[in-house]
Amino acid sequence: MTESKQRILETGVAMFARKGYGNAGLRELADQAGVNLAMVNYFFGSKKGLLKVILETFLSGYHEIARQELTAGADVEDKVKRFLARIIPYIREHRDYFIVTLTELPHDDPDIIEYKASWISKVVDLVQEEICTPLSAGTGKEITPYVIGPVMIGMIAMRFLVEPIFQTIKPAELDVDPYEDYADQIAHIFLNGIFGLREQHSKETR
Amino acid sequence: MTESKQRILETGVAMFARKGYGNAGLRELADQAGVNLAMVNYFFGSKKGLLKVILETFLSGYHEIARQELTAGADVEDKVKRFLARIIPYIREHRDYFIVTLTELPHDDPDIIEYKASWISKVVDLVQEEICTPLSAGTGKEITPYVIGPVMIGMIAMRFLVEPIFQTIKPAELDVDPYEDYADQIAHIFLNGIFGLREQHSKETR
DNA sequence: GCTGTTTTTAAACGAACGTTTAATTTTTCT
DNA sequence: AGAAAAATTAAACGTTCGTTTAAAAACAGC
Repeated sequence: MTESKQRILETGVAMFARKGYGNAGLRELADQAGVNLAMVNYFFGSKKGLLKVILETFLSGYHEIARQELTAGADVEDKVKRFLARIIPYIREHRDYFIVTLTELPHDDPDIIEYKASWISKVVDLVQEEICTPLSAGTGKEITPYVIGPVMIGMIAMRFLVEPIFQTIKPAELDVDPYEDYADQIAHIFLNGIFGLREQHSKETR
Repeated sequence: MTESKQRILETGVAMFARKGYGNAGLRELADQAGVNLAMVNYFFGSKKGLLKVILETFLSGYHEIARQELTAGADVEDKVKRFLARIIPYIREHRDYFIVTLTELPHDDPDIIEYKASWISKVVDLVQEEICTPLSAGTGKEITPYVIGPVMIGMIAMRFLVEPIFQTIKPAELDVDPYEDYADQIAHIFLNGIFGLREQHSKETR
């Protein structure tokens, strides 16, 4: 990938995340990326084409991690822990990609819907197969991927959405890396709940 | 509130939720609301003014519920259950308000930041006081509102963000009201985790 | 029924938008 | 070095944007 194309992509994802896709203008984008205005359409076809690349980049990476970690092994708890341990750093490292994907999720642009739907459909199948089915077999409780999927990603994700605001209201406290054991905390709440904290030691040694 | 103003607000929140704030045009909005273009600026001052009303409407209602349910009583588990039981219907009934608020959360428009920050700051204080502190006292584990807050709202919320896509990939299955016992499921996962399902009966009788 | 206020209208404003074109520069390969 | 391909440029395209204005209509209280 050309250096210019790369810079457009990086600047674009940053700008879309910060201002929203609709409010980001291509001229400001091009200026900030240090390229000519026409290069965006030259490399990505259209502004929407650039958005598609961003969505596909994040969603394909997300799905790949889910595929790798959820299909290996048999123990559901291990699967979930491994998935969370990898997906949280992934989101951190692709934070702007993630924010753009998430904030564009509910917007029903016809050209974009299929991109989101196809990937999400795959992840839903994975969660059904690798989490819901074995979990239901173990507990007798029915739980659908349509509940558990959003719950899982929501727990992880919301933090990154709100963080820009957290930084304005409590800048000092968040200076220290707040993600040190974030994956562990999330995993534990997801697996055992906030009251599971009470039984953490007994659980960890079983 | 004038009927026209009300219609602008309703149409606006629906359109912002569906297309995104930046991609929604005031002419299409006015047409769809059946009012003259100039009425938007007449009643709300500007397009951004309309957005502010939407954000403030949702966030103030959200905070009010948190205030009511989290400050009453002493038992943390009861507080959380009551809060979830009220906040999930609230979000359902104000789905578009919620989607607009959430998708605009990370966008750092200077005129908007303060609106979000002030309300979120209040909720953070509530969660700290009413959940984190007593929880930490009971378990010895430190957990900050900056972790637990987004986790909580994230669990509930993501469902509503993804649902438009869910409907495109699995329309039939979601026709039945999927929120029948959604609050209960969320509450249970939050409190006891997905594996807490195994111990549900013993927990409920303690 | 007149008066003052609120609401509604049509029209226009300049600015910014995404996109396209055609010419030019730079790079690539033989 | 020369030809072909890729990258870059400046300029202009028509459209849509949010906002403003000034006049007209609808409504209010007395």
